[in-house]
Amino acid sequence: MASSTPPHCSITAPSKPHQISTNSSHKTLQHNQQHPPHLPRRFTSHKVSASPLPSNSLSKAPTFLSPLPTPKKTHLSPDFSGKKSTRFVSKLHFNRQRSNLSTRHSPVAEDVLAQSAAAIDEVQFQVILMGFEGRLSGSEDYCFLLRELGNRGESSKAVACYEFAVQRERKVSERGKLASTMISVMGRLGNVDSARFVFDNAVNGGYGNTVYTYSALISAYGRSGLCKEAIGVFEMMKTQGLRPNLVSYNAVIDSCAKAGVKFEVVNDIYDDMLSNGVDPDRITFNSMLAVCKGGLWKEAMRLVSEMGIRGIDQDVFTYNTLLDVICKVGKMDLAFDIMSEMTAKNVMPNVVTYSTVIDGFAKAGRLEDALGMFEEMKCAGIALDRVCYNALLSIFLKLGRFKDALNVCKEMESCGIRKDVVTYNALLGGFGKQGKYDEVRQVFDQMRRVRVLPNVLTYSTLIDVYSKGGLYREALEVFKEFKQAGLKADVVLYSGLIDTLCKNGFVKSAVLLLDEMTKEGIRPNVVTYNTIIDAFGRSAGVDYLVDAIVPVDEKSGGKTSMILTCDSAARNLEGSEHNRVMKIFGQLAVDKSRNSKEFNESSQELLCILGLFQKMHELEIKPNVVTFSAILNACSRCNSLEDASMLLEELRLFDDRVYGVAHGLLTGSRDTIWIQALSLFDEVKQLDISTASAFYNALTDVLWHFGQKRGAQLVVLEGKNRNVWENVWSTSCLDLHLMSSGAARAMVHAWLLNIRSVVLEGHELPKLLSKVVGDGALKRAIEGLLSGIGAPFHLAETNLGRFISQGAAVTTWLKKSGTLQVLLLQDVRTQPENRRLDQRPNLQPLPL
DNA sequence: GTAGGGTTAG
Repeated sequence: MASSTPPHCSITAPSKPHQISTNSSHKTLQHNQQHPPHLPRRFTSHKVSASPLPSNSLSKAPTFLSPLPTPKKTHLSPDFSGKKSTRFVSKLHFNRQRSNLSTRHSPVAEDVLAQSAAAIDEVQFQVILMGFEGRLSGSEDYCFLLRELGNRGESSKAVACYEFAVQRERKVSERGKLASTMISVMGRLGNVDSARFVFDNAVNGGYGNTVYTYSALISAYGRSGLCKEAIGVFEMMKTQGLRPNLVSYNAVIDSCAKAGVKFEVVNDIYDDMLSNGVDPDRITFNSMLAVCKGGLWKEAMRLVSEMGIRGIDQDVFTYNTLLDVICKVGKMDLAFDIMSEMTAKNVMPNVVTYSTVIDGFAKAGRLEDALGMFEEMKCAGIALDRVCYNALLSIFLKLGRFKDALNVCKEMESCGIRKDVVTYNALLGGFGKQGKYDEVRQVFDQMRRVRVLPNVLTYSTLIDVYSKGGLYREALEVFKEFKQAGLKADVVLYSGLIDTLCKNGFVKSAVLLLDEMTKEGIRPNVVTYNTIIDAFGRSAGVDYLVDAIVPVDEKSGGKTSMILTCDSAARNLEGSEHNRVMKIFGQLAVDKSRNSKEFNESSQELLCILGLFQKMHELEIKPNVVTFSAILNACSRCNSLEDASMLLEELRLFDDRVYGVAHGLLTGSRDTIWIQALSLFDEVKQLDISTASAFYNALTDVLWHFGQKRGAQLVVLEGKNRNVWENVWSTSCLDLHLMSSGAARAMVHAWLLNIRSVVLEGHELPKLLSKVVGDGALKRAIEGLLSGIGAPFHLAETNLGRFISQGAAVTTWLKKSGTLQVLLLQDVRTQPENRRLDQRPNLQPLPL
């Protein structure tokens, strides 16, 4: 029972501080060692609420092994895919403590609450209430009950409690209190319609026209991401003659933050607040900080210093929100400094601080640093909670450390933290990406067994891993189950389906599916578009129509064939787009080997791709570097510079600078554009390594394709200097992994020229030289290049991904009179000044 | 009235 639940502080002693391996961990660690672990202090002071829910996972010896009460489906969002609902559910499960300053309720209310747990439904609960009626003292007790029932997700009991209380309350002001509490509770439960209903009734009943009910309703809308509605209520309260107070302003600002409203809009509200004589407080600033999450990290830093100027102290929310902003733009070193600063200011990092920074490291691909933070967290005596365990799990899965991942699951269990849908999705994706399909099946079975409901992310993940593995029959089955579950597809699920179509050559169907998802009200995002742009012209093959009659494989069983043949019946039941998806999956399942392609004319493709860009503009979808890379790659597939120019024009509309660099290099105006190019390269290097290398590959390829080989080489060397391929380059070995064919060829020339200068300086080459090459297409390109220039390399017999040669043979070849000429790359289009530059002898050796 | 997590493109 709740009263016997030990306080949350009954955690095991912090693990012994020990040496942290990463440098980055060190600074904060030293600081933490000077301060006693703060967590027990925080939690001993908490009153233990009478909640049967699992605690914040702080206990290693769980005292509550009872299963989670399942929140009533009707009162929660249909799925937890959205950020807001996930966050909400986390709060609910963790039974996050509210600051209990206003616990003016009587002990009787606690008794009612304790008994309410046994009530099967709201009718039984009402009977309990009636039994206590005379002893419950007014709105304070009822408000307490409402909040606590809300915390437990007991929506219908809260409704019963509210009705019971309002009917018995005579005072208008007390009824108003009940109403604003109820609105707030409904808002917290994500049940914004009920909140509105309560509000309207209260207003009509003559007790709802208060700043409190309006503020509560603003907040309710805000929590559900309904920012426009929140602002509407905010405006309405003004027209009703009510003056918004600090809480009203904070609520409306926060609703904007949650909905991702532009900073300028929120700033106007802030100005309005000041001009109405309402002084902002810490929470105002904390919410303003949250508005900066779209990448406005400098604005966030400015806000924090403005807090200082105004004499408003920063708290752990301030720092956590600031850190989130900083981490989301990938500035992990700055995040680390901020974390040290907060500790120095005696604002101690908590589990949210760590999970924010850990997530930042993980997203930046710095998985080892992320693991270092976990160590540091342990040393600081901060126990992991569900979010943290899930983060740790996903890091191990990304690293392919499956044993460690399973140990995380075991540890979660021993701490009394049940695996949730996030945990399962991580496991499904982790195993699936490694092709461990047996494990995928086991995990999915377990998920069903323990009744963790799959959500749209679960299905997207499964469809994705099965499709990528070529297990189309399994993907189809998952898709059908998804449809049966009645979940609404989202942009990621659609993008995944579109990607599968694209990768199998069904580009036309992919475009149709894109249209249909838009019609369904699902907004495609930049990933959706990048997927399709990237697909154009990738694979050549036979023309293959979706509606073609597909021979049914007898062995495949009836299911697939039924889907393929029951066209009209299916059309009535499903949307036609789903029907098509099923058809294609079925088709892929029975005929995996077919390399299909729905386009056979490049002009048709060009028009289609231009149409896509137009749509992107219309939908105001902001392109990113991946889009730029995809456009450049599409240019590389154009037969003429004129066609490519049409695509480049799109690039210009998206980003003038990237266009300027690409266009300048293509047209031979390297001199005028090179400084801009260098600054662009520096910026690209700030991105994660695979994005950066993809961009360098795309730019080099298009330059190589249109004969700007010297330009391609300079770009590739800039990439090499910035270490975007992380490849080996030494006198004896050149590694070409992850390079595109243009980049690799430009690189080979640069490497051979460099070796030539080594030879000419009188140094001896190693006995054996080698080049490490990647996949088949790249290997063929390099093979062609080497034989074309007469370089004496051949495929190693022991390793077919490697070209080798004797040092002496290469030396002889390099010293030959004609070799330099074939090694030096030229641009077909050069401005006069470039030509002079290229002919300068000091270009050798190359700027490495 | 305030903070953290999972899926898609390259």
